[in-house]
Amino acid sequence: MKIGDGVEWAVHLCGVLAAAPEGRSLPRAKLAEFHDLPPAYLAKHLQALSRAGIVTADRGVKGGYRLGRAPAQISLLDIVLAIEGVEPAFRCTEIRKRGPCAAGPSACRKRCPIARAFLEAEAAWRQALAGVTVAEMNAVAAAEAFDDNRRRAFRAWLTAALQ
Amino acid sequence: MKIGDGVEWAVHLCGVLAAAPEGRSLPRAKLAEFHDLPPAYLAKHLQALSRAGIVTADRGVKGGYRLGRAPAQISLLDIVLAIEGVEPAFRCTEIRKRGPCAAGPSACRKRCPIARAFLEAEAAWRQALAGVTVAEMNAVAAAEAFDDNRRRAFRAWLTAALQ
DNA sequence: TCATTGCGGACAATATATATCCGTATTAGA
DNA sequence: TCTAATACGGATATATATTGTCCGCAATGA
Repeated sequence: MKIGDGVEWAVHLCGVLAAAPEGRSLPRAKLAEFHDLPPAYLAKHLQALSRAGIVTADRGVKGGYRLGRAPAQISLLDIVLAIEGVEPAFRCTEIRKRGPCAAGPSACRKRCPIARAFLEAEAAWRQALAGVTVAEMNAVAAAEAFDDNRRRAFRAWLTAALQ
Repeated sequence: MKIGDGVEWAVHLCGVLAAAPEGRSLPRAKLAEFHDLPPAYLAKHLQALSRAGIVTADRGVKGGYRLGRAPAQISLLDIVLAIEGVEPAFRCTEIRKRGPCAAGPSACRKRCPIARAFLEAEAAWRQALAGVTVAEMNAVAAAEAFDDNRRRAFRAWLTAALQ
């Protein structure tokens, strides 16, 4: 059971976009540069975020990406669902309906309890991710990982990237 | 993000093994037959359960698989970890350390907050799965999905499979 | 001794994830 | 109007993971 790299990329980059001035957008190439990511592939994930409304894409000269809503309104769950899709990780293939002791319609009135248990566990996972926002991630990172030097370096890069 | 079919198979079949008399084992072929699963591939998952101690394998004539401990002591988490491995689904690739504003050693004193959030969410998922046992699954299934007819059919199959 | 069974390695087939490229549409500015 | 920059989506290629089979070996009960 694995989560693709795109989720990590997207969360980090939403944090970067949250630092840009309201209404200003950063192009794909700059976002890729910031974490040394493959630009062409990153584009696919950015497009997924765009389709989900998490970011807004502006085409044409001076185009790029900006957050679709306030960073406090974007949860890690929103990003995961946009990138990985909304399907649960556990997929019940109804094997109870197969074989010499197959469950008939009457035995299947209720959903398979095993699937129920796994979906409930996933609900707990989703709830935890829904409770964390891009804004909070940025606040924690600012406190833990940005001294004055790095903050200056970031501001300088951002200014140049917005050009 | 997907969970492999092996997990579903393993949970269902642990339920079957839990119904066998203490100390009696069921061979791979019978377990595969019960849910119409590919025997050769199922063998791989059963071996993983065996390595994890969830089931005990008996080799030779009249061999097969039986539970390694009481069904009330086997959680869905135990089975997931045995089949899917213990690695978290979220894999932090430390992209914060790359690019023009890379986080240096001082900025990395604490683990990346994004990774922390994802690992905490997975902890909630694991906790939910750890709270559900094979014994409970069987009790729910017995109440919801087994009328007298199906119970008889299952007993008959089990008797023949144990032979 | 033999038939049955699990174990693990090698291998093959298929699916998914990762990654690139290109033609098209859009847009700001010259 | 023209041009350069940009995102979009489809097609395609490659790498990795999953799914699945097969075989030789070891163990075991009859």
